[in-house]
Amino acid sequence: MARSHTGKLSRQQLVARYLSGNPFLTDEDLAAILGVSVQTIRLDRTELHIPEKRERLEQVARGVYGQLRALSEADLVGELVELNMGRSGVSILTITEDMTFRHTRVARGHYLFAQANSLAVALCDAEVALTGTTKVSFRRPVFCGEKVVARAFVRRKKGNKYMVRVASRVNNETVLEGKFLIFAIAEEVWRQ
Amino acid sequence: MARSHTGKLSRQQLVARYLSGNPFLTDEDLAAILGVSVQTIRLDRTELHIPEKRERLEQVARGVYGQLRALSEADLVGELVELNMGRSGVSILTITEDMTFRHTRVARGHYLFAQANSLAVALCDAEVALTGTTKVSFRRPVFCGEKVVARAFVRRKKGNKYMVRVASRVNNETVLEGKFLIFAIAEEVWRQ
DNA sequence: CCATTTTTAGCACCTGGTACTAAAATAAGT
DNA sequence: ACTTATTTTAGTACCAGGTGCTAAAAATGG
Repeated sequence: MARSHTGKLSRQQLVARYLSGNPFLTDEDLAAILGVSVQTIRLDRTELHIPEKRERLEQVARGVYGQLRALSEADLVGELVELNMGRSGVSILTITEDMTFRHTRVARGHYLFAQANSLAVALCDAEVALTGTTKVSFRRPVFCGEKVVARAFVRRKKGNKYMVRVASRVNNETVLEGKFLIFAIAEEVWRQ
Repeated sequence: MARSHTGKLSRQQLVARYLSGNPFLTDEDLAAILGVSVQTIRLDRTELHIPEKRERLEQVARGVYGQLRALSEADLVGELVELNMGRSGVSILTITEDMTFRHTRVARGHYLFAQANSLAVALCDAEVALTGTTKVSFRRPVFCGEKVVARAFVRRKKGNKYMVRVASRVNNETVLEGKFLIFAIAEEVWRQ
């Protein structure tokens, strides 16, 4: 209904802007918004090379889905509360609903692992450190809402190898115990 | 085509798991994968209260997939491409930038672990399964953009304990090898 | 006033479904 | 073995949100 600058070009600009701001609009929606026929919108879309709604949503979904699987954007899973480089560290992870199985509200193992692993890696006094081998036991299930406190200690250090022990607790109950063998990578190796 | 435990219930479990690992599958895709008719898949979906593809994608695109999900029984890290309940499974994870260390663009270990762990858990023929102990080796760094193919096999099954071996490869190079001891939890235990 | 551009209309067809009915196949009970 | 119940498959009508096409109507320009 709002045909401000009646003209093909400016309308197509509007179509493009509406759709980039809201890919959920159908041609019918746009036709109503811009006060033109559905066919006109279709023509505009084809000229602008904008795909139909379903395809747009599929693209958006593919993008979102990739990120949705990210455990965390941050370097560290959990909140770092103490760090003595090369010696020990503590981090806290509060279990939220999206870390749990829906039925049971028990945290998926890989979140606890991620907390422990990222803490162990953070401990290593090197620009880059990669996990080599790990041995982890999950001692008891952790439920939604619980605060997991992970404590990590460097047990041995031989050259560029760090042996890190991590124990995670909830209210002083051990929920995870693990050994992480981590390799610190020299700067020359990764910076080419 | 792989109808491991021919039965309505286990098939529906598979449907749920396939869709939670890959919401982009159409009913036709699923019918082909599971070797049943499209109508059967439709029935399964309605009984499981899983909406049609377009709606699923719309939800993913809207970003509410995490909250309003009726189907993520065993939210997989990676895309499920094959699953023989209680026997073996394959999933693929494409490493994106947010899974890597910024300097080196090497995947953080816990993403590879998460893929392997969630696949191992999905394999277990039970509503709920929890990881007990794990031993994982990271054989070589995985870089941003690489496709990690995880293959899992149930090695032994004693009562409710599953011993699962997972090997992840990139272009036929092993990048991860792991053993996962997983406990299937009886329904009576978690449903009170 | 005529030519060209732009807009609209109409039609057949498509995917990926829903909702329903009904037949066929399979499993279970006795 | 026979019957009942469950499960699976088939088929129909219908839907949204389109594509791709032809063609007419309306607006615009010189």
